[in-house]
Amino acid sequence: MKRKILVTSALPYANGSIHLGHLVEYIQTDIWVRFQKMRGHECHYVCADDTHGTPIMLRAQKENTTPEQLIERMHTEHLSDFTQFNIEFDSYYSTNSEENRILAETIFARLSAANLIKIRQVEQFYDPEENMFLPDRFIKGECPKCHAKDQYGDSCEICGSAYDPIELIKPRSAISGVTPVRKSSEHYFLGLSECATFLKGYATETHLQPEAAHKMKEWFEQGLKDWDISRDAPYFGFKIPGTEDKYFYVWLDAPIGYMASFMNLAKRLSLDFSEYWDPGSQTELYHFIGKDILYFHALFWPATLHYAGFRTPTQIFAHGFLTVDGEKMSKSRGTFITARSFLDHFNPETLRYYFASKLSDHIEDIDLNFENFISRINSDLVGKFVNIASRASGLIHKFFNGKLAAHLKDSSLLETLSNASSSIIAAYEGREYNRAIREIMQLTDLVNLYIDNNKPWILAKSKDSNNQLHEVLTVAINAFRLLTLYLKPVLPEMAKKIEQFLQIPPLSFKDSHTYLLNHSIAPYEHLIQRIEANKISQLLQANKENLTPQTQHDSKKKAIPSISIEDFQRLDLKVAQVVKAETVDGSNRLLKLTLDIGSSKKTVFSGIRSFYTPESLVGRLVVVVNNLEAKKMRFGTSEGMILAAGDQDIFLISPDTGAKPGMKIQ
RNA sequence: GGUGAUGUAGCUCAGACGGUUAGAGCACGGGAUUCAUAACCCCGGGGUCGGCAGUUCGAUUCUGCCCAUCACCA
Repeated sequence: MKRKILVTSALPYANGSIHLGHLVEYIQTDIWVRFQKMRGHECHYVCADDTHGTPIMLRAQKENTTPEQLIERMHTEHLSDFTQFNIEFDSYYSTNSEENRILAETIFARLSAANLIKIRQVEQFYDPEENMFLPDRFIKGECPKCHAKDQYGDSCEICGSAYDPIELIKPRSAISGVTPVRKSSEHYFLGLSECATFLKGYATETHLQPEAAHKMKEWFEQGLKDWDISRDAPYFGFKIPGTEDKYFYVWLDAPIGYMASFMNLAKRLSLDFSEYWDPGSQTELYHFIGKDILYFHALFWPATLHYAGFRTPTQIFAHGFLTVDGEKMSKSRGTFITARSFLDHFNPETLRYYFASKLSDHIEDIDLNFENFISRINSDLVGKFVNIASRASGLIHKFFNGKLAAHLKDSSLLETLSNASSSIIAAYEGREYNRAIREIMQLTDLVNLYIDNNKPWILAKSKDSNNQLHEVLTVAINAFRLLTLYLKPVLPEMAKKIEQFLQIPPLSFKDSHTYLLNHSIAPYEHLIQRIEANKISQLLQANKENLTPQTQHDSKKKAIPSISIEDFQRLDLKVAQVVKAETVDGSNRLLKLTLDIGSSKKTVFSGIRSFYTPESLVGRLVVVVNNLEAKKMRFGTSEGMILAAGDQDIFLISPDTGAKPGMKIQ
């Protein structure tokens, strides 16, 4: 039966460039969509830029442009990045569109009619100079718990605690710098608490992964709070009908953007919008999202749809985050890799293949490990897969003019490959791409073994074995064709080149039980280059360089006056050895270090926990500011400070080999 | 602090409804081969399956606690 499927990826925010973390999701979705299309289903993949909200408005102001111009520029940039990664949307639209406005207004009106919109006074910080309410991230101040300075309004980066911006000590506006005042205004809320029965029925394993369904239970137990869906002017977004200065919160109209994008597509292709969005729809609707936005997609969004009289999603597929070499992506380490810079250094299909080899149906983080990345591409794709065509095609042209045999006596290898299709199809359908890739590579090993066992280079030496040689080469080429078919959702571009090499029409899954016989193929040309290790460091370097000018700029801002040698001598710098390093309960940032400074020991708290493990520090020599005033902290008293370079990332300063604890530094 | 997920060879990961010597690919060592982008094939070394305790005839697999990493919540 031909299924009708609508698939979405989360909408990237129009405030930044696409990076590898984004691409996990778009590649995961694109593979699934291509797979469905290759199965012969009617599948539409829609997405859009998420364009509204305060950050966009402020950035446009800063760049002396309009939000509309800014989001148009980002739209072009995003779409170009996606296209180059072979991510093939059927519609890549914008939330700042007429369709989206109409849908948002319709949904709001229907929710109002259902008595689910509540009006309530909310007191928030207000910037009296800019005349605007401040979102949490635009308020800075001292953390109420650990008293770290310069923290955001929602949580402290030093001690990790979360709080309300009202609790901040000495708050100031991150925009104008003035002290914000508290001001109240009317806000519109979606009465989520009244949707609890519906949501408990919806948010189960029928629609969610088991981990996500668990998470939902947790949220239900805590009780559902009403959701604030309005923001005050000035705001870049859609004005709420019937108000003068209220706008829809960006998170209300963002998922509606899925519908808007599809509505635009439906117009172009003459599809029936209602068939896909009315309650009881027989079509399927899937959202691919990151685990961080599960709350919005599994609670707010189904409630919004249901009570506004639309169908709810068939399933929501959440994935984990991307780490690079085991750590969070970091701008200063160069691992915050943009899509653009990856394209400058590598074939985009290498990333598609690598991600596919790691992605499963679970909400697990995946790691981009460069050593592993290189070996996966060089061993799997070059050494094993492409190698098959490379091994067979020379002989087939030399001895048979590029023409495959007309009959096969023994096609058992090909039967094995064909029979694997059902398992591979199930793996793709269930988003277990890692299993699909594992199985395909096992088959690839079988094919190389087959060639080895049948030794075509020996058969080629005698005319008597001509038929046998022809058969072996034909089997090899047919095996390559089947493997290409299986890899095609992941490697569409390479598959296209291979289809040209084999001189065949585009492969789809219905071809998995047919063979290519009595057929001419083109001469073989290399399909992919090996990756050299130095390319990796070039990539990291390129992403570091992006940032350097800004850091320099920052340091220039605070001109540092010169000092005399006497000033310097007031510092008592000493070599110290870490004898003990332990984590501090209640802080994500701090490590408690016990230092040997020769004559005595002292305790120092240092905010380096994210960069160094306690074990790696013990025994290490560091530089300590010995005469720094002791500072009382929540966790104890810090009697000094150890020196390190960097601001975002931290690099400890070490004395050269031979230095002893207690030595004076001058 | 609470909740959840994860922790298996140097790296990336399979696996086990609890049961004989725990698997694969890559990396490494040896051999073979030349059709192939030093690819492919064969053989081998390498793991106290995060730690501790419990249940059991028997646990890496179940339970509890602890540790580490990540996320969410307050």
